[in-house]
Amino acid sequence: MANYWLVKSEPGCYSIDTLENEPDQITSWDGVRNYQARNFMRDEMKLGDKVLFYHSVTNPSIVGICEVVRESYPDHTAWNPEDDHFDPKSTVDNPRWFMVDVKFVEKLPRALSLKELRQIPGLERMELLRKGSRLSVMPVDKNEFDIICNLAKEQA
DNA sequence: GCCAACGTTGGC
DNA sequence: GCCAACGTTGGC
Repeated sequence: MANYWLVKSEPGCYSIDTLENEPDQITSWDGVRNYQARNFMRDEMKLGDKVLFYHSVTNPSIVGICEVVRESYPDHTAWNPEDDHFDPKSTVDNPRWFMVDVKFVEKLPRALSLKELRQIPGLERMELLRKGSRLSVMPVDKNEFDIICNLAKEQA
């Protein structure tokens, strides 16, 4: 039974187009430095899980879908002093941060803005729409996922 | 650019 | 273990 997720990224940093244009359309979801988000990736994201791709900050909207193609493994960027997400407390023997690999599935027929999503019955309880929500990896209900996919097909 | 909300850090 | 200070996220 597949689970459903949502990941956030600032498009200026890494966008759905960046993912689509990767050589194999796969990327490691590295750089997450929040324990709750890490726990979802480390403990719960499974092969084949579907993931909504959300652009934050610039035109905040859900723009596409990807899927988990590799389950959690240590985020090696935490070990690299040159990396922006370097964390000296994470070691090879005792890694603190984890990531999964995701693969591009599709862009939605049209992007769904935050503003629009807030008005959709059935999405009221989405973590994404909670005031002050800052989680960058979060679970999504199957119902919510279906509503979003159907909505994107309407008025495409 | 502003600022509310949130997570983390560190003194005590 | 509490909590003030601080840094970051992210909508607007």
